[in-house]
Amino acid sequence: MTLPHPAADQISLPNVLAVLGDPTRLAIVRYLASKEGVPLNCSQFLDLGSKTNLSYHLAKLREAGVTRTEVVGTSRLITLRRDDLNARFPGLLDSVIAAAVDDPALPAVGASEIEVRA
Amino acid sequence: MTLPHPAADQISLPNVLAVLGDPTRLAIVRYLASKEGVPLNCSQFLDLGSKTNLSYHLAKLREAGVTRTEVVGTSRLITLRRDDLNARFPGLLDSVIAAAVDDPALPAVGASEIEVRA
DNA sequence: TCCTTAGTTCAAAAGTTATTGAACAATTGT
DNA sequence: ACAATTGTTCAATAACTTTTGAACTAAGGA
Repeated sequence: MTLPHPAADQISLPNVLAVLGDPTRLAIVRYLASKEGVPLNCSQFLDLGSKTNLSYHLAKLREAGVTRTEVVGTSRLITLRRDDLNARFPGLLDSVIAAAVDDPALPAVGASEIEVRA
Repeated sequence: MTLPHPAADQISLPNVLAVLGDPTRLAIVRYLASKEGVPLNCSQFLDLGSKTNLSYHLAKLREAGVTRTEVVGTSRLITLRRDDLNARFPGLLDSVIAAAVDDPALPAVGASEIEVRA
């Protein structure tokens, strides 16, 4: 079973920008970039919203072509579509991620750990 | 008389992305980039929408910090805030513009000229 | 089999954005 | 002073997006 993804050449620039123009989704992308290579499932992002709400945002990212979602058992493993995005919009994802990393206003994944450690 | 603009360090990444994630506004930015140096007033963009609608979109671009609007007589001269955007989000504007230039789905400024010439 | 874990779907509500037309304001040219 | 040009504001509406909770599906482990 596989979920629908747009082909690389179907990825729309305004759509990608609109999808990234939401703080929750930008935080998801920033976290994916920081854990690149590690397979992440949806529950990793529960700091950013409810299960239902994340399902919605993750679907938006997938449908826009920003992420790839692989079904593995009951999990969905989510990765950035770095290569496809880079081929279609060179430099865009990198500059967005670099700017997002420096953005203190974005919600953080793992924010609760700070309290736990304290 | 001057219009309100955000300070460079007040420009928000998600807001910039959201504002650029609209085909009309992306077309405005692409045209501004193609005519950099030339002062453009609002009527240059009438191909993209009604006067009222453009006033709305141009205000969004200004309020997000993407453009600067200078009041000169009854005109508003609009320019890209290239330096401020580049300082805050290095490479972002360039990659967006480069991708927008190649996007055939964006509405074009001056599309009517094609008909006129034909 | 039964329970848990992981995530989706649906419908409703709330909030936001885009588009329109009519009325307005300010400047410029005659 | 008058008219034309440029663009804004306002209120209404239409269209979309986000968020929520309850109900659901599907896989995995006890």
